Amino acid sequence: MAVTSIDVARRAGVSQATVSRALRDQRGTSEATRRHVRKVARELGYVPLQSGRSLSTSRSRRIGIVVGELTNPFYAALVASIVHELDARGYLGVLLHDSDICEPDSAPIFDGSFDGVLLTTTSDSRLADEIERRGIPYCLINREISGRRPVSANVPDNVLGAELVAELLIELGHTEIGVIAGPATTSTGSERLRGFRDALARHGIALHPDAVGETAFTIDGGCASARAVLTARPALTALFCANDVLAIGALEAATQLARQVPDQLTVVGFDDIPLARLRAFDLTTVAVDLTALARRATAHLLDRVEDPQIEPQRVVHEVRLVRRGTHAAPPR
Amino acid sequence: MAVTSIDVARRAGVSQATVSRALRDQRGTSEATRRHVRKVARELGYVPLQSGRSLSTSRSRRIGIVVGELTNPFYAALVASIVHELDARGYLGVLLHDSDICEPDSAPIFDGSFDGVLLTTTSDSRLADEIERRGIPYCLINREISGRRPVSANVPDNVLGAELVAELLIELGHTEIGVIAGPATTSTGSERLRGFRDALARHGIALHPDAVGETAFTIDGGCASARAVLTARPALTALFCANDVLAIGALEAATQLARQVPDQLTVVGFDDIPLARLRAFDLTTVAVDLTALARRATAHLLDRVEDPQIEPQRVVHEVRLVRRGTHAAPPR
DNA sequence: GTGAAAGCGCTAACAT
DNA sequence: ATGTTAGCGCTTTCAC
Repeated sequence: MAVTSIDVARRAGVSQATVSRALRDQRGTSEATRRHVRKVARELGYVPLQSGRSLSTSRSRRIGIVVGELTNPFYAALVASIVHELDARGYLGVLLHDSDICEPDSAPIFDGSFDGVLLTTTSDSRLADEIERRGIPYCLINREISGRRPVSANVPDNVLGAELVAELLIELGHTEIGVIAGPATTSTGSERLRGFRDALARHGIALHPDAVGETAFTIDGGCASARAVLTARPALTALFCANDVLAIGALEAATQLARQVPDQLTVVGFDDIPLARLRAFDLTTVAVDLTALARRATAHLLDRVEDPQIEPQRVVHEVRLVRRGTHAAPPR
Repeated sequence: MAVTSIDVARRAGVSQATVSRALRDQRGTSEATRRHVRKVARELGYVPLQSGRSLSTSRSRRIGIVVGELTNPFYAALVASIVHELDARGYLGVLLHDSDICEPDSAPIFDGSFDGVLLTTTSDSRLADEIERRGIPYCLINREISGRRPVSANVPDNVLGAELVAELLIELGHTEIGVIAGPATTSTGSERLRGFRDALARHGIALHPDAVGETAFTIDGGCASARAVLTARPALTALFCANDVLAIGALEAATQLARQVPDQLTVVGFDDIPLARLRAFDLTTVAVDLTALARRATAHLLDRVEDPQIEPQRVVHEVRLVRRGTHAAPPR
């Protein structure tokens, strides 16, 4: 059995309650006993049991982070950033893979393990509904869930980003344009497509149905979808991809189909993940400041955890176009 | 306040103990009450509180997974695989970023939150020592810690992998060879370097000190180190990188220095991460089956969790050379 | 098959 | 400033 606070108390010659107080630097303990108790606790290697603590306080100082695509570099980086922010405020970030929460019954989210939850990948609104219903503080990051009552969220300006890309392509003179979109069920998938389509429409350019692919946010998905689109519409000279992972897949497809980028094909992504700036890709893309996304969302969530009165807040983050090497004027 | 088992008991007209038993399908509860209790529990949205449960059982059905470099695609994939395996046996995988465990005092690893721990990134033996001392079941994955008493570990055959690369390079006719090694404190860093150096030595080829870089396992590190090595020893015709992330960095460096791969420079990696097979890299590398690594390690850890009598087990996994497009004979 | 009661280790309210 | 006590929600004897 592990060392308990009672063991420490006995050894230090004080009551168990004093141990508890002293180790948490509570006022109402003399400097002397505090030091003494600390010393004994260290000697014994005492670590307070989390379950005892949280059973008594109804708090865990842990935040659940729901991520689906951990192998997606964007989410990996986002998570790293979130974990860092949480740490700075004394919270532990716990990653929950999507699969962990399939069954709402046994979901660790609802068993009191977390003081709050950050939802990144989630497109399934059922989970968010359930979290809301149970009054667990939460905040959406990057993706959000189709409109209803105000909820806390931190998202990039998807529509603006898509517009920036549309304007770039038009400025370059492209008219035969395709899109590799993400799942329509995700806000990043649908909004980026919609913003792009609308912006093109304002310039009198229509997207042909066959020029629009929809796929999961994976490299393989992007590659397959780009191949399909480029095969169906060989005249396309530019491809807007709903994120960088898809764009990397599209670049792979272009290589496989022997289409030179950017001379024969322009490819633009979204997110500006670290891989994008590698010379191997040198991807023109829309930069999302995921550190800012993580920082804002985390701060807001913890504020709400510590004071439930605080109103939900939706923040839309600026984006900017990063011109690298995968765009050019269409071939004549 | 959340719904408790007492609420369910009252509503179902049974005792609290019966609720507890019924929901866990314990023998000693009639099929009828079991169904009834389940129904009421579902209606009320009851989820057993984890802290109550684990305070009472000293078990959490949670496994801590210590990872440092989550943004390293290899570890991201490894973690995804581990989480999957754990899930299959009814355990929850909880990711612990290295930073969470800096302070051994408050470390969540020691507060009873986990039934066991999987250590991936860790090169710091202090943590493993402490885990061992406290009798927490654990298993090392991919990396291990320099020799001492037998501990559970699942690692790739680093020495064999390095030999395969050495033989490939020699077979191609390279003699001016460099290495981008990982940190000497990691087994993947040191063993791959040692195995490679020894294999070359057996063929009468020595590694010049300036031809060996040592760096953190990041793309930027690999790039910077490769630049340094290639600048110090311009005659080098081949570079063995201790993992694929470093190799991707080396390819970046080659591009920056305008060295054609593979015609002017051969680059070989280790791990065979998904990115490696992209045409943008088309990296020749040593394949490690991380799914097997994850599966074996997870199974063994859980066996030990459920039966502490089981002996620690060290498993060395096969590796194989994957010949892609970044190797060639040296230029004449 | 089910209920009553003890106890897991902690924090917090109440005494002193 | 410190000790005493109750209680958090669960599992698990032990009676019946």
